[in-house]
Amino acid sequence: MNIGDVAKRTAIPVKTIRYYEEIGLIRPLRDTNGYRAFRDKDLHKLAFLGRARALGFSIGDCRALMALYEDENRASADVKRLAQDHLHQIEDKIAQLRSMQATLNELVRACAGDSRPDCPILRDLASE
Amino acid sequence: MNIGDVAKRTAIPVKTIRYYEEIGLIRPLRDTNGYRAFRDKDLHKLAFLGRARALGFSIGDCRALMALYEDENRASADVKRLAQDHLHQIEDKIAQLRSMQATLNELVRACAGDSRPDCPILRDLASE
DNA sequence: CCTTGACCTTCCAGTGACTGGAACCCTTAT
DNA sequence: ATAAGGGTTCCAGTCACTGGAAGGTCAAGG
Repeated sequence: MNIGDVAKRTAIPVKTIRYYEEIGLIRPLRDTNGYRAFRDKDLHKLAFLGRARALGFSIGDCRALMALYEDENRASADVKRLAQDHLHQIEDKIAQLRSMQATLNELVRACAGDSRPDCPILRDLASE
Repeated sequence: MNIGDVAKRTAIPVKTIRYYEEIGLIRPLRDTNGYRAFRDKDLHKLAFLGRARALGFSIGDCRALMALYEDENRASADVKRLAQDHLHQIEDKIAQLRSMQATLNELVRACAGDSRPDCPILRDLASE
């Protein structure tokens, strides 16, 4: 299968697929014309990558997850630890965003939003 | 004031301050020896930037916010719109992260996390 | 047979917001 | 005189793509 069809099937952009090959996440064969020739295995890997990325795993994590997936002797504890670490990072990020959200909500609420220059948002940002 | 002291007072790294000058957010004077000479105005601007960045505003937004701050004839509506747009982006991001969090939580919960290879996390990522 | 259009290829550069490091200059104290 | 601890510039790297240019390949239609 050619890259365009793979992109459609996996919903991963062509550019991204080429990038994943460049960094060694996949290793599609080549046709005699130089086109990448994707096998089921490659499609499967890309789908795996797509789902892992959708869960916010970094490329490094994806690499580790794929290695674990392909290792028959893996311990699920290793996978779980990876996922838990990532989960904690997500939780931290959410907490951070919620703090920003709370402050911004308050500032937006307090701002008249009219044609006058007086603005609590700018006052807050400029506060000593 | 020299850059090191400014960094301490504003809690913005030296490298970042130099970067902010490079992209034109601040314009400190120079001493005869070539050192940057920060005035109160620069400190004030950096503090403003620090707070805006802490609320998650992009550098572009910060530029716009500083311009509005310095514009006596601004309309608070412009500031409010900027803040509201940003707030929406934050809300979107939170929603996205919470969705990841929910899925990951479920997967982590389902994973034994022992020495056996069987793993619901990998099963999910590999699912057709 | 030729052209057209839709594919495919590689390579280079840019994104955002820094961050690290090398190589070098200035100042102050010993 | 020298050493420590500032400061300076410039270049490269981060992360995960994304855009664009220049060019090769293929199938269909005239």
